[in-house]
Amino acid sequence: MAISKKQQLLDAALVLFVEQGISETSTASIAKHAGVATGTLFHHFANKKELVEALYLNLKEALVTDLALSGEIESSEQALVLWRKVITWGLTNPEKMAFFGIYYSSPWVESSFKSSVLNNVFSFLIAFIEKQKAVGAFINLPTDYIAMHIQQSLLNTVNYLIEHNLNANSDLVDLSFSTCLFGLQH
Amino acid sequence: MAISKKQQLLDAALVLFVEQGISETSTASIAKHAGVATGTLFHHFANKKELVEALYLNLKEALVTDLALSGEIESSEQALVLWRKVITWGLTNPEKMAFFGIYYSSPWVESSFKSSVLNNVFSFLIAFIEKQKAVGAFINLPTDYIAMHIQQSLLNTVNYLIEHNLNANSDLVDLSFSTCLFGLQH
Amino acid sequence: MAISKKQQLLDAALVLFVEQGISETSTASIAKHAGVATGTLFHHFANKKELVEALYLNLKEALVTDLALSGEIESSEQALVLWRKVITWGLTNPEKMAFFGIYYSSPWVESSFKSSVLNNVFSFLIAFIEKQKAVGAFINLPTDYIAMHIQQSLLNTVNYLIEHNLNANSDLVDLSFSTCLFGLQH
Amino acid sequence: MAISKKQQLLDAALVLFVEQGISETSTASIAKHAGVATGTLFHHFANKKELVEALYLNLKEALVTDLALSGEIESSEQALVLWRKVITWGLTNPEKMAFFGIYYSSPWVESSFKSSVLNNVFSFLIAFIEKQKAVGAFINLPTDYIAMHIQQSLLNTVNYLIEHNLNANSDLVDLSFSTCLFGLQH
DNA sequence: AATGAATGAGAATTCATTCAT
DNA sequence: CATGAATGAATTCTCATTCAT
Repeated sequence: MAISKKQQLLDAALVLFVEQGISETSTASIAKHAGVATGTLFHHFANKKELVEALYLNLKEALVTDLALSGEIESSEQALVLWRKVITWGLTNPEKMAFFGIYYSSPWVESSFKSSVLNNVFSFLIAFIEKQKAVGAFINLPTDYIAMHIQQSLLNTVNYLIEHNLNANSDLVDLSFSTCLFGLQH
Repeated sequence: MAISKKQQLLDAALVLFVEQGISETSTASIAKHAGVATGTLFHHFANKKELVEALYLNLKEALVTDLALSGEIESSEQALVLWRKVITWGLTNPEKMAFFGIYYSSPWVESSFKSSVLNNVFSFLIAFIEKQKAVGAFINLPTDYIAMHIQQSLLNTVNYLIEHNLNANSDLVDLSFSTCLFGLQH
Repeated sequence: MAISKKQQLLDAALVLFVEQGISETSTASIAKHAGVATGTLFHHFANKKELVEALYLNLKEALVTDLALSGEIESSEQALVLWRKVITWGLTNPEKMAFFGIYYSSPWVESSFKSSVLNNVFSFLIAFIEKQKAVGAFINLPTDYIAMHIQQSLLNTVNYLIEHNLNANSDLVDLSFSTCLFGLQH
Repeated sequence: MAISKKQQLLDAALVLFVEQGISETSTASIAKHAGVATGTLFHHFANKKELVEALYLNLKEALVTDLALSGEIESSEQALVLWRKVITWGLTNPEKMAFFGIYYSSPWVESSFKSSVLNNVFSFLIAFIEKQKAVGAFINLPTDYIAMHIQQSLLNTVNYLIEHNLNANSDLVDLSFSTCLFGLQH
């Protein structure tokens, strides 16, 4: 058994959640899709909500690992490199990317926790934003507003590329970066 | 009976959908909240999906009527006026605004229809974008990408203002406009 | 209005009952099919059960009128003539014929009334049977058993002809008569 | 647990279907009668229709097993023995017998499947009929018409016996056999 | 750990019937 | 007579969760 039943469940859940919605996906169908018994799901996760949360943490982990972030972002050039990296990741892992979107706007997250969802995923952004603001490169908008702005731009761009069957070499990748960043600069 | 039962149902649905999510809101609770019998809901709407769609159309209508759009947008100044108008409307009608967001990202909309949802609501944007692109004021991004960008910025801004208890006079209103638009300009 | 709304309702009910079953047919669909308002049905019939009963009486009446029975059946030749007449009527009015079958075996008839349902329709048979028994032409089976036997044979034959797209000239008509009657004779 | 919950459900369904009609019996009442939870019914049967079909197959199986049919029917004497056997079975299992009748004439069976319902139950008849026709003992009626005729005679006879509180020793048993068979002979 | 039968509360929807117009 | 909106109990079916094996 190379892949644990727990991971099989998370994998199945991801596919079904993105396909049908979280509330629209039954725990029974997840188990079936994962090839395990219904009871097994509740052996690994106390309830559906914890499965959803575990999946979120699982994917956040995956994103961070895959991006292999090393050190901070110091310049716009580095930011662009990261922008391309995130978009490439999104195109390689469309379901995972999509899940961040639906999880963020679902009633499965307490609204108090909501704002931190994406920030946690794209936490490396915060430091970059603060730095840019500190050196006066960014206009005077609240950091969390800016973070939201950047994240949505990333999500939008990936969704757009997927919907239009474009790949990471599309002009749109760098153009979207400009659109997002220039608006924030003085 | 000043207000029809059908409208009472739509009103109740709006409140509950935004509060709890669409899938999480039972038709029974909508009827109860509206002060009508459960059967009455299904007398006016064939099923829950049609109620959701009717609500969307209802709110789109309301937005257009309330904004009282007259003529086209010719300049950035007019665009700013409209930007403020939309945000004011969003702050005055937070549930209606929120519904557009959750409807757009819910499994209740066929994905084929999805892209047109927001475009339908903010249809006045398309003409403006095309014109700006025609005169070379906007960079060469697809119109629907730009529309998505602007819409999400509006939604984000309203959400941010609501969450932080800010009103339409906040500096953020005009700043968000700059952030959104400058990024699009050459 | 050549045809009364009451009759339109009975006509619609007949078609739908035979097509879908009595319990499976809603009063709303009957009204719709008849081109009248839902309330109108309950204006003419106290409830669904009374509509069903009225339909039965209506069709029984129609059968008797259409067969134009004059005098009693005195001989096997007359019986054969009548046999052909009933089958022709059944082929001309397949829904009406079918209704007798489904009404007879439906839970809409009190079981106490059940045995008399078909006997009422084919009442002319009873006298014939009694006479044949009196002259010793029929074997010693209870009259109501014989009546049931003959009725089921008629119903079966009509159903068979309809299902196999045969008409009243088929050999089967007279053969079925023989099969039914010879078995009853000494 | 000597008897499985699935069988308990089938048993309860049989009793209630025969008592009240199939459409008139709610799944909830079946579960209650069977002493199981409502959900249990749908754990074993995808929906009500499948329960009905499963019950039919279950009873067909029971009939065949109970009659312990060995070899083919070669003569009228053997046919009479079987006739008595079936009637005895019907009197011993009145609900099972009644179910065949109501199932056959219910909207729960697709009309395409309908003709095969009784033929499946009394399949041993077909071979007998064909043989009798082959040796010229039966008049030239279609086999399926004859099968229908015999089956209905059996059903009618059992129903008559039950309604009149008669047992398998009644003269009617053998008389009904004569009535049914002689009519079919040259 | 894993299974899958069993549970029962609750969901969407249907429907006969009523009644104000 | 006729209408059709309104009712609310009843129905079929779903589903997260439990538990004996």
